[in-house]
Order: sequence, then C-alpha cells, then structure tokens
Amino acid sequence: MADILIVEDNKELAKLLCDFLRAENYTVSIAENAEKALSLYQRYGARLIVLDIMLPGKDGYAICERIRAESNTPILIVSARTDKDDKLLGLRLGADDYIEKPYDIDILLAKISGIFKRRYSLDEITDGSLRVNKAARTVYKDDMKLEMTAKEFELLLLLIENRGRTLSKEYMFNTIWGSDSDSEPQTLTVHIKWLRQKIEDDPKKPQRILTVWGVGYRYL
Amino acid sequence: MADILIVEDNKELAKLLCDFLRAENYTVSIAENAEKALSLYQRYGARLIVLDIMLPGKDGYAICERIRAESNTPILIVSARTDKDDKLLGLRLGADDYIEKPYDIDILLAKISGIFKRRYSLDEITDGSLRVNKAARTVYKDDMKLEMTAKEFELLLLLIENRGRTLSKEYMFNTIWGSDSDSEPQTLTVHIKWLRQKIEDDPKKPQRILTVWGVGYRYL
DNA sequence: TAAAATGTGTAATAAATTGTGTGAATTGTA
DNA sequence: TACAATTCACACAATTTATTACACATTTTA
Repeated sequence: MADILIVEDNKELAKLLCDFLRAENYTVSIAENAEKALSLYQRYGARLIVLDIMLPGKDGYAICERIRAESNTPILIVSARTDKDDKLLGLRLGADDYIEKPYDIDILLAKISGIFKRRYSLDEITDGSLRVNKAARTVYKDDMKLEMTAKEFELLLLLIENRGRTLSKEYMFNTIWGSDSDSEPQTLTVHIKWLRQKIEDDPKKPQRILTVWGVGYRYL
Repeated sequence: MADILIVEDNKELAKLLCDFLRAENYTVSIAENAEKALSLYQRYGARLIVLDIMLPGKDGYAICERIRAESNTPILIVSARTDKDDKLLGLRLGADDYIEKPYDIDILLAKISGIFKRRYSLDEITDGSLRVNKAARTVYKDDMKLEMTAKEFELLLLLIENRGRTLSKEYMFNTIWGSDSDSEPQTLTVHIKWLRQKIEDDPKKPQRILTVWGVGYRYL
C-alpha cells in the first residue's frame, strides 16, 4: 500500500508534488483520472489521498464520496475552485480538508505530516538506524526494539532533539531531574552510560553520544 | 466531558460560536485564557478544541503543544495571523487545522462535524480479534462476547482510540475519573488488571495493554 | 422488599523495575 | 607523566506496578 495517492490530471503538478513527498520518505502513487484513482485505491489502498476535484470526465466529489463510503482514509481536496459552496460540498462529503490552489507546498506537507502523526502515530525521529517514536515512547535500532527506562528515554529525546548541539551537564540534569532534585550530578553520567550501552554499536567507542570534555554531551 | 472546548478571549465571539455549536447539539465550554483552558482540559477533558492563538498572556501555541504531548485530541487553531510561518508553527505543533479569522461559520461547522464523524462516530473499532462497538458498548473477542463494566469499557475505549500512543496514568485517570475525583490514582491500575483479565489471551503476559514504566500504558 | 449478584474503590502486600552512591579503573588533556 | 574528568560494576535503596482480599454501593433478580 502506498502512503499517498495523488489524484491530479496536471501531470507536471503531480510530478512536482510527488517529488516533494518522496523527499519526505513517503511512498507515492499517481492517478490521472477518476477511474484510475478508484481502481488504484481499491486494488492497493492508500494511507492518505490528495485529491484534485476538477478532473476530466467524472468529477472528484464522486471519488471522495465513494471512498468515504467504505473507509476513513484521510482525503485532502485540492482545488482551484474557491467558492464557499464547493468547500462545503467537499467537507460534507467527508474530505478532511479543502485546500485552495495554488497552495503553498510547505503548508500542504505540514498538513500531511500532521495527519500521519496523529492518525498513524508516525511521529518518528529517525537517525540512521535509530528510530525514536515520541508519542509511543519506543526506540528501534535496526528494527530491533530497545527497551528504555523512563529516564533513559527522556535523556535520549533531549539529546536527539538537540542533535549537533553540545548540552551542558547542568542543563541536561536540570531538564530531566529538575533543578530542585537532590540527586547527585554524577547520576547523569551513569544514565548516559546505560543509554550508550543500548544505542551504541560499540559502547566503548560512542559514535552517537559524544562526550564534550569539561562541558557535557553532544548527539551527532 | 464537553464535546468542544472554545479557547477565545473575545467573549462576544466565543458566545456566538458557542450558540452555533449548541444549536448543532454539541456540549460546549469556554475558556478565556490559556490557564483556564489547560485547567478545564485537564479537569474535564474535551473531544475537540477550537483554539484562538492570540490570547492575553501565554500564547496559544503552548496549549497546543501541551495537549499534543499527552493525547490526540483534535485541535482547530483559529487566528487573525495569516503568516505562513504562523500556520506552519501551528500545524507542526500538531494542530489539525489552522483557520484564518475572520472565518466562515458554516465552513468551521462543517470541519468540526467532519472531525466528529471520522473520529468519534465510527461505531465499531476492530483490532485483530477484538471488536469494540461504541454505540452498543459491547466488546467481542473471537466472536465471543466479553462483558464489560462501565469503567472497563471507558478505559478500553480510551486506550484503543489512542492506540500506539503511550498515555500517562494522570491523563487516563483525569479523563475517566475526572481530576476532581477523590479516588486514589491506584484505582486505575486495579481496573487495568481487570481489563487485562478479560481481553488478554494470557493476562500475565499482556500483548495488548502494555505497561510503560514510569509513565503509563500503551495499547498496541 | 429481601436476597443475590455485580460494580467500584481501598488498603495491604508482593513483585518487579528503576534510581543512586560508591570507589576503583580508565581515559583524555596539558 | 600527572591530574582531572569520566566510566564502570556493583549493591542496595527507592519507587512503581501487580495482585489480592475485602468493604461498601449499586443494580438485578426472586
């Protein structure tokens, strides 16, 4: 099943959008008309549909209605028609959104990404072979699940969300333990060690969590 | 739990929207600032939030982020700021939509109605051998009916509607018991145990309701 | 209406997991 | 090399979660 099905008769535009989406690691398929769209959808399914309403022949509303009759697959309507009535029709037929053409590609990408996150819990931060899912609080390395304790997970998240930046030990400690904690600062290094044990290929020679002498740590 | 929480400092506007929504049979509550919004949400929950970004004091983005950290509750941002960057920020923080002010009330209502339909009025949720029927409040496992108590059913529904996401114990407790409940939080774990007894093949080794140590639970 | 069954919350205890401090060993830096 | 910073292993403390039994409320049944 493709992540995204683009239904658009303007081939150039379809290609352009497709490229952007693939750059974000979605798998994409394209249909140029209503018949192909339905047949593709019914044969392979899709996790999200970007649907141009103005198609040659059969119009896009029919597709929307048809798909909505059998599933809740998210549908983003994209159209040059800006009438209120068109929008209402689209929304009432069950489209998740109605976006006017010409649209801003960044906005569209943000909307798509948001739907994937909320709908499929795909809020993942990927770094090479490491995949961190914030909402699920899971970590995978080479498709192997790593079991993390609460503190380890928070530590990893803090590092990875500030990747490339050196974080001071104080900052890290205060962020995770709270500055009113009466734990020893030493504790942080111990947790760093455990984290390395889990995520580094060779914990003796860390490649991801680097020590910055006299300061703190940096995630690469 | 109210259907819709309106976060809006313009009282007139809030009242107007509230009236329209009540006419459509939603239950509505209103918060005039960020603090009230969060406290209302945390105490009673909400099924959808209409969030004005420009609030006195703390801005609305913080609310959006905060809510998204613990659940997938739909958020519609409404704002007079029309910059691309504002929109992107809102969407990236997890808002379901960013609607420019002044908005057309019919469009807003259509969007809200669509979200409710897709998100909540799906009668039956299927997950492998488990079938949960919301309207009838029944649960079937391998075509065998499981008798659920009220609390068990709500708990299961909450988990399954946020499947894949780790829910904190506080959030679960507040959502089901209400944060002004004077029950012990401990109660939650007891109900989890009973629920597992019913839906897990081997309650000693839960495959569906997983414990996330130090945080809460996650439905797979 | 009484009795029985069921639902819910609590408290005590057991089990499991996670957090912490220590000090010796190791490593990096000047 | 000397010194400081860091790492590491271990043991144990603290915390969190699971289990159980029981009390009481509520609903259903006889």
